[in-house]
Amino acid sequence: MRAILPVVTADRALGERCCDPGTRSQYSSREAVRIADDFEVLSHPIRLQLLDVLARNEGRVCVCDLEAAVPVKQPTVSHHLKLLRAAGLIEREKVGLWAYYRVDRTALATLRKRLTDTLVQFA
Amino acid sequence: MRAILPVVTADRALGERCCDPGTRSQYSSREAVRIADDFEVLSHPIRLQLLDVLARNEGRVCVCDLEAAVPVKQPTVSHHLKLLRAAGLIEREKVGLWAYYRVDRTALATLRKRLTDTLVQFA
DNA sequence: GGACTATATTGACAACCTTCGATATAGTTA
DNA sequence: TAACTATATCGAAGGTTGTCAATATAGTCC
Repeated sequence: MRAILPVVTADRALGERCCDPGTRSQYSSREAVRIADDFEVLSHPIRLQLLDVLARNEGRVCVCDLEAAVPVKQPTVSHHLKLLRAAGLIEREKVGLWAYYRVDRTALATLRKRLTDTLVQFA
Repeated sequence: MRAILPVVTADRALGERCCDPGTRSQYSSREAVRIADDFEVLSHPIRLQLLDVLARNEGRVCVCDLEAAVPVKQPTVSHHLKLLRAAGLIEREKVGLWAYYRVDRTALATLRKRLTDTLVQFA
């Protein structure tokens, strides 16, 4: 009972060029990088913990509070805060020697919408 | 007109320990890593483009199609497909010499819900 | 069988990211 | 003024990630 006839060879013969030109992404490389950056900033556990602490403490969270909340040293906390700030997700208010951070809830809502819209298209 | 009285020193004096123990993250390090991993897999432009192509071509997308859709070489395409598959976002069906990939829309919807829920808590 | 093809894996290299000690900056207190 | 404090920045070390040429694997065709 050996199969002599072509097995289920997927409607296409060997060597036959198979690539539809229609099979391109709707995203340009530039757009794809932009969306990837959105996800990137959220893809680190320390940054997620920092955002979480800021989100559940309206205003008034200083760096020493944040430092106590995550398992890395102060320069690393400052580094991640800088990235979050560069992404526009948090804001800083300096008072004397202290720096108080807060989430920008509007920016976060906008980001959430962008990411959700992206994922909706995939599923 | 020099200010002699304490400037707006933010209700706390220098050297006074400022960290509320109440200011902890609701996420354990382990949970934070898990959520970060969710974002991580989506944080690369090539992977986003691959997902996009797969999402708009129901089933039947072979690697050579995908290779034509993104600006990297075949081994790199295989590499990213492997990561997407490890994350459970896509599936592979092998037919003879070809490999056909498709998105797992259920998995993507689940991921979207997890990520959205996370972001809702922040904003 | 032998020549050929599609995809996966390996291994090397470069680029990037994370972390921290040390230091700089700038404000406070006395 | 000098001693002290909170945060930011610098620079180096180590780790991870992305990429590709080369090769391996496994299937097809004649």
